[in-house]
Amino acid sequence: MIKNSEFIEKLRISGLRPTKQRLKICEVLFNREKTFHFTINDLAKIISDRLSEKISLATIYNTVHAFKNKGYLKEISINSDKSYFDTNTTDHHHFFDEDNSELIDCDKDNIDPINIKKNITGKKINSIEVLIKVASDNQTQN
Amino acid sequence: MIKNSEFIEKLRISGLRPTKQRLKICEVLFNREKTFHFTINDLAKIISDRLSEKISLATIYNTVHAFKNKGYLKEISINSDKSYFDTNTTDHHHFFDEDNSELIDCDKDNIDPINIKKNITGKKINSIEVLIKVASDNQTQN
DNA sequence: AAACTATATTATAATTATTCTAAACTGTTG
DNA sequence: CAACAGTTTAGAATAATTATAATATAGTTT
Repeated sequence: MIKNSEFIEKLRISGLRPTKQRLKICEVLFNREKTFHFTINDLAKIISDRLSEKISLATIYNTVHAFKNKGYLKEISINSDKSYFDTNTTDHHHFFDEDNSELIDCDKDNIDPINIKKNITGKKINSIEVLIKVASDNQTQN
Repeated sequence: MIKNSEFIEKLRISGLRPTKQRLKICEVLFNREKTFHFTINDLAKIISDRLSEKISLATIYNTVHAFKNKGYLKEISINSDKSYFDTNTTDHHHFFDEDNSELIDCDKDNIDPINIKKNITGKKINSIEVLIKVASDNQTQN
């Protein structure tokens, strides 16, 4: 259970003003045992369910992007119509369960280190992401 | 240089009626030396530049999805606001050049085979995709 | 090849995700 | 506690995609 004062401190350090909206969003995102995968829509729904006062959707977008830019959230590459974010910002990969569109962490040591033998000339590798798409074993194939 | 009659045959076999729109789209997509990465918008632009008659955007969407469902195109996972497709449907990976949002094939033998040690229970692995995000070496970091 | 039927195309409207805007508001600093 | 800069907000704007419903076309049957 993280205290509000800790969030305030974190935000200050990052140069983000600790507004009450940002603090509520911090509570929702970071007061958890496990890492949390979400879309903006998921987050907006949780907030509107849990809170008496509303937070505008634009603010949720702004805040999530601010947190991402400061490195507190990671954006995950899935081919989809929406963006997924992850509170686990360490270097790791993902399973994507196609049955319910759910993202699941894939421990780094579940996959041997990925070594790119030849990179594009003149470019620097910013990230290497592995996405393992899975679905029910008994599912009919299309 | 693939002949129209071959496209007609391919479409027939797949249970797709070889309409003139679909044949034009086949020409644009599959009469190429190298594999082709594109968004719907890219494709629509090429078609409207190259053709005298227009093909409706809805038809382009329908056709691309039909081709994808028949396995002639692959959809690629990039976190982005639009979908990318690939005429190379073999098992391979991608570089994504963040400088110009360009997708580049990554030869399969450029990365050692990826072995998932522990899979999610009760699920079957449908695909494993690696996305290597790169950018100019001299780029300022954000 | 005319008629028929199923499928495809089209323009347009609808939907969904996201960003922009401009006004009102609120933390922070002096 | 006043002033300023950074934030929030509702709503408009944009962009990608999907749905709709009328029209057109391909393949098949006569």
